[in-house]
Amino acid sequence: MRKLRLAEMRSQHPALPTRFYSRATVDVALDLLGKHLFRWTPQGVTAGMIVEVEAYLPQRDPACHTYRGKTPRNEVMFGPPGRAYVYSIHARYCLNAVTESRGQGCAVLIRAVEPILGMELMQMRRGQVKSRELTRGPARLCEAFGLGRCFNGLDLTGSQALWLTRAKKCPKSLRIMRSARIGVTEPRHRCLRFFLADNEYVSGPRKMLGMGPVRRN
DNA sequence: CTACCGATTGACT
DNA sequence: GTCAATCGGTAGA
Repeated sequence: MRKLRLAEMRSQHPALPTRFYSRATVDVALDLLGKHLFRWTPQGVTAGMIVEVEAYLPQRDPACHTYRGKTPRNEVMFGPPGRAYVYSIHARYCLNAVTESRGQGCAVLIRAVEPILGMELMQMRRGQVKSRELTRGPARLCEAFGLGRCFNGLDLTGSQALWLTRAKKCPKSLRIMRSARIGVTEPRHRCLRFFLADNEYVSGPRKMLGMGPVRRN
């Protein structure tokens, strides 16, 4: 029964393929907005639409975890694209998708999603919080989706537990904004945070350095 | 082994 | 808006 539901879920919402992730990190970041994150457990399914991301670039990006070379912590980022890079910070976890090609050391941080399915299960995992706070922030969404360090290195294109998909209905002309990345202390502010305008699940302050609309070709 | 620190959050003014 | 709790990763003795 459960297996059938999972198979049905995966055929209706097929995982994004490796070629989606094997592109320039900023392009992947922009295209991840509006995509859906699915999480299956025996307890049920949780899903959300990605509304906020940040790009961490392969070269000359002092804020990127790979900037000072390979370590046990960041080695997944040097592996094949389409894998989950889960790291811990301040006693919490954050989820990234590895991008570009093997050996580059770059990823997109998924900072916030808008809940679609399984809000009750998210509430159980998060405890008593306002529904708006369920998935607003990288560590909050990981808790709501039941993600921890054991998901580091998971293949997002082939996992039964966690995957990304295109939206069933293509959200017409998303209004995308950009700003400096949150919590990143770097001398030069590159605007590598991207988010959907006017979405209440986007984290961070309302105004940020360099904030403005993104023009897409 | 110890010391420092952060891609955060939640509580508080 | 401000601030401190929190703990794994990392560097260094």
